[in-house]
Amino acid sequence: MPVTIKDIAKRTGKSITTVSRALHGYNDVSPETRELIVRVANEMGYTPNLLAQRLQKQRTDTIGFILPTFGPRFSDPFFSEFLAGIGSSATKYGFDILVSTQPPGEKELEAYRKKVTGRQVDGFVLVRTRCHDPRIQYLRETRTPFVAFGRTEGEIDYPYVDEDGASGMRLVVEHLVRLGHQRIAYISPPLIFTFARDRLRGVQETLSDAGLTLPDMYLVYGDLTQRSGKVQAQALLDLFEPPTAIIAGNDLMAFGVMSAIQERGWKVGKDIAVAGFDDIPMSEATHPPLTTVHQPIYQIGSLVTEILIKIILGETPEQTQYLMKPRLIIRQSCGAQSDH
Amino acid sequence: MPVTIKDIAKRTGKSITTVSRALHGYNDVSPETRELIVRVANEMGYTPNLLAQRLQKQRTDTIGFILPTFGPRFSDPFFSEFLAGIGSSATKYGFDILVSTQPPGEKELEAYRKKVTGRQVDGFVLVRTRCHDPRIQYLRETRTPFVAFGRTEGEIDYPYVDEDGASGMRLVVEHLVRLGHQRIAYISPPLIFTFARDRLRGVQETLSDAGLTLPDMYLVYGDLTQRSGKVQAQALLDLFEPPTAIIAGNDLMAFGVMSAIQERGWKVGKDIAVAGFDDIPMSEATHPPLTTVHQPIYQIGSLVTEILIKIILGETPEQTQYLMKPRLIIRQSCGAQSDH
DNA sequence: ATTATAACCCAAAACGTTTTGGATGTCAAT
DNA sequence: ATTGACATCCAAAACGTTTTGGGTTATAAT
Repeated sequence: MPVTIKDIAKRTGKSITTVSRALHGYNDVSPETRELIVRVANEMGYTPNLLAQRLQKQRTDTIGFILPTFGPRFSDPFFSEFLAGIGSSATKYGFDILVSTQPPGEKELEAYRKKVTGRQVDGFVLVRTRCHDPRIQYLRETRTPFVAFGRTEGEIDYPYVDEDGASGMRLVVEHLVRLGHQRIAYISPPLIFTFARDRLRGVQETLSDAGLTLPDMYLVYGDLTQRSGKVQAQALLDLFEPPTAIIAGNDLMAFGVMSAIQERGWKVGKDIAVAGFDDIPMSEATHPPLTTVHQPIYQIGSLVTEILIKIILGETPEQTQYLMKPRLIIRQSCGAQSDH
Repeated sequence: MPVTIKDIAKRTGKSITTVSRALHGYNDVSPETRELIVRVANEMGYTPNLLAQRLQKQRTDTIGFILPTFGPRFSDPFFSEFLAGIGSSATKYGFDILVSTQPPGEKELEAYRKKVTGRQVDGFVLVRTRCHDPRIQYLRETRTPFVAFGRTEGEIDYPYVDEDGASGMRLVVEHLVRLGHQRIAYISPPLIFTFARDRLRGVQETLSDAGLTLPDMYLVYGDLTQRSGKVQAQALLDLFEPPTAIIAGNDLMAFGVMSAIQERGWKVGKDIAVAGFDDIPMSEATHPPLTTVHQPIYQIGSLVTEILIKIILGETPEQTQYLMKPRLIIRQSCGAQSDH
């Protein structure tokens, strides 16, 4: 039912070749013919069938993004913002985004493989990289273009954008130490994620530079959700000698920490300092506002996508590995400023 | 470079017709031939070229979802969860999701149009419906399958899933009235959204049933973000006669309300009651936990998608309009239970 | 010995594009 | 009158599938 190039050819009395060439601005079409064809195409409301176009061109102008969902109640503000960033670059270059959801595990690679060999996408944006990431290995082997948000361990060379989590944590810890804290606890995200190792390393190194340590009982693990931050914080507060400051590996868990503290009737920032990591928009509107490390997720999403598209288009981006320098955002949750 | 059906034909000495039919389980292929073809296909790592398949079948097995992004710092936990819901149904039926981002406005319809006439998607999932929604009008006119999360005003008949926001607010207001509140304020989302009108209506009607009113000074407007909830709450608290309870049109704004209250050193739930709407996962881990109306976003995303796919496949779903009955989740923010 | 039936196979068309490799006609220069 | 250059056009192949409408062979029934 929709109008094809063939319909235009019939209507104008020209060949389909000429129609195609006229519409694409080739110069072997006379001005009058071109004018006629363009007019008729508009009249008939022609839009090219992208499937056919892509089959012929052997390019899809689509980038893939597979959401690593963990369970049904999946709601990380991170992804909304990241996706918006991907979208902005994609739209700019006329690319589409093919999204699917897939929990890590057995079938994960299969999902990538199907999109690659089914020629549904020209490349992938990867997120939440893991220390030994099978996806990266697979995509490298098959020479599928991809750019990752995050690094892996080892010497593999591939395009990525990452924030320097170790330096970020250094800023946080130094700030807390400066405020006089000696007993600092850390709630780490699962160590399969590279960013979790970086951040943990940052915490440990900075503490030891300051002549302090991170004893085992002050190192606990959460799963990035607010709820797990709350649970872990409760355990920390139950200790015989509870910490005076708690750092969470991400903002969401930091929120949980704050509510655990408040439930006991203590004051965040005064009785116990709290800090997070990510600076999601919500962090400035909590009570008290959260001290955290800023991570420009939207910009990173946008940058990652831009690099990917350049690689797909065969341009060589001037730089393919970015390590962002983090910025500490001091708010009231660590007690540096007067708390209300 | 990737292996096609033609390669398999050459290798097995069969025709491409036979290869295709063997792989699709037609019964005019001998068992031995089929076994041979399947084996060779596996050996060579064949996966069909979906572009070609779709061009031929005139179906894309893809549903479209256009994120209505407002500005760069876009981070609504709603969408992560909704997208996960879409994903679960899509995967179940072997459908893909084509996502793009587009702020409402001039070019919005164009984005939909391009995907429809470019035959990139078989249908759309719509979200954040507005009272007079040009998207719905367009999709109806072009007979493009779609299912919406949310209703519009007027008598237009189309498939949707929605939660009964008016009843939801009735539950909230009744609960607050029962607790003795007389001065109740409401922070409404922008009234271009149908759900905002429903919720406002629910608040007003229930108040008037209880012999109360919602005076103009107690009705303010926010843009769904936590920050705007905070700003609006501050204004309400500055009133000569501030409300004793504040209802926010969504949870995110309710969080902002709570931190505005806490910044003044008041106690949420004791000095002022707060309630939200949505029951996003974070709501149970705030301090105090938020009283709110549950909205099963993941399930709604999944249901909407399932209906859409059935329509696309030509099956007639037994029901195409769902109005969910809301459920009130009572937590400490409204003071019903003892606050810590 | 013919015919009918069943089992198995395949050539060719189709989906809607783009690109290749000419074909045709005109005009100017020789 | 021939040649060359240029402008304008188009048929056919190609991208990788599925489907249509047969064809061939072997076996069973007459």
